[in-house]
Amino acid sequence: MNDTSFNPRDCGTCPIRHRAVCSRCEPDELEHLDDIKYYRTYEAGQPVIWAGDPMEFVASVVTGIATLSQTMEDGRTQMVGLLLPSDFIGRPGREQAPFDVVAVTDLTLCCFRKKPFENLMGSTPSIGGRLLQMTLDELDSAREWMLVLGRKTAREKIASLLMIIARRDAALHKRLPKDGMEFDLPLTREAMADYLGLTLETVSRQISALKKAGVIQLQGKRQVHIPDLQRLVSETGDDIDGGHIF
Amino acid sequence: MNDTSFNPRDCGTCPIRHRAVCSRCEPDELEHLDDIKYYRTYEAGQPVIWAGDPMEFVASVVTGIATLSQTMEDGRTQMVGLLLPSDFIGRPGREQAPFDVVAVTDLTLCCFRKKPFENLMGSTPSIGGRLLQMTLDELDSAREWMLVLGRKTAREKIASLLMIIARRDAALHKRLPKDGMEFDLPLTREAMADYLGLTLETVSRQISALKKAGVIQLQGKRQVHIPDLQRLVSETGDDIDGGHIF
DNA sequence: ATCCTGCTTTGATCCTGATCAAAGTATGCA
DNA sequence: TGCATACTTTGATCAGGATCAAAGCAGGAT
Repeated sequence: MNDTSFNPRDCGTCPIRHRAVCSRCEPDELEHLDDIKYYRTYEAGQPVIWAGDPMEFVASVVTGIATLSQTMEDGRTQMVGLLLPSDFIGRPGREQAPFDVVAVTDLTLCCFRKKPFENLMGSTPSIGGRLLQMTLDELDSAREWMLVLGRKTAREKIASLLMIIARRDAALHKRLPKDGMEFDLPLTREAMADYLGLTLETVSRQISALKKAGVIQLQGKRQVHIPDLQRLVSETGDDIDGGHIF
Repeated sequence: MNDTSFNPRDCGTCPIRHRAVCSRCEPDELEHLDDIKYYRTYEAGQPVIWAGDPMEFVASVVTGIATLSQTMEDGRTQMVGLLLPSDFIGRPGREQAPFDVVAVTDLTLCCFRKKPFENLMGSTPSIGGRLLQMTLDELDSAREWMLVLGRKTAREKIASLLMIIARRDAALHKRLPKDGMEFDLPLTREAMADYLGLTLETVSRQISALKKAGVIQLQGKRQVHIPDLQRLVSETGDDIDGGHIF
């Protein structure tokens, strides 16, 4: 670690710099962490934690996808968070998990025991600052999601979800979304319905409609091809000049 | 300030302890602040800031009510935040306001110039910690709101909103919501519709329906009386054992 | 191969909440 | 006092998405 030619980089996404999430991040904090961090894997479909359970760790997603969701007594469920690699799970300072967390695909988490993590936050103010920025980002996207849920039509909802996934997929590969891009839909129709406040039948119908209209092309059920990005954006109902798009 | 009999209290709501929000808070931080903080008032209906505008302050609500909202090109709008006294407005570290902020009633803000506030955050880590906790709370309520928007019926939405306001009103007076409580509805039917993703006509009809069913009583258009709190809770669709209710 | 099982598509019908329209109510102002 | 304005209520009709139902499709196990 005294190789000064190594240029420490901050990936800007993980609250703690560590190799598993970003191999280019400076590893100096890692040394104190070996006793407080551990990896855990889950199979697709497996619960990570239920709402109300005591949660003795915080974590960041290394690989795979998880969802945060809420279920009513009668079974209606609403997804309230979609957790992709580099996203953070957990609440320093809180005892209980506020929502259900479920692995959608096979999932690897990098976990930190909560108490020592909180101590580390106390002694390393930059971690708290990073976490605040991440939380503000999440709050902003939750609020954009609220517009989708409250005011958009089914077709606009589907287009919006496709754009969100397209953008995150592009960001993961460190490029911009562009015409002709392809990506994998990581969610079942039912999970998309839970994301958007729709039924799975409506999701299926609207995807078919967008396909028939030529806005998207599908290879199989899950691989999406976007011939014309602006076309898709115009289906979302969002203002193109709205700054938040790209 | 060297009166040691003064028992410093932390109101737990304001990111900076200051008299205007909580007269029982310790005022020691206030002394550094006179040059960076100021009060500002707005009339009902007046905008505080528009989405995309540069925002050179952060603030907390002292009196009155403001809304955070998003509007689509065609005029559809969705409220994404309801800001009551002690709520925080603004993003340390961000240049632009992400959403519109509008005063619903006459409004007084306690504003802090952003740059010095950020410096203060750097030198006083507890402020960042407080802000993180407040942001996590906001994120949790945004996510509960998402369940309301995505999965609840119009009647459940209205009941949920009444409970949210009842709870916050009770909290403001430092008591628990109870049978027979009364409170003021601070929002117009249209604002409630924007909160809930409904039209104002549907809001009006559902309020009439709840009144006719005896779940609520109205004095005038705005004063609400809850004869039986459990009755109202059962109309929200929420799980009574869900911990988040009270 | 064949049968499962889980996911998806498509069809028919229904219902909740939106839309369009008009009248009712309260408040402030001339 | 009467009018104007903003907000609310109520009614009639419509439509988007939910619901119920059935069939299609792919992958895995036997």
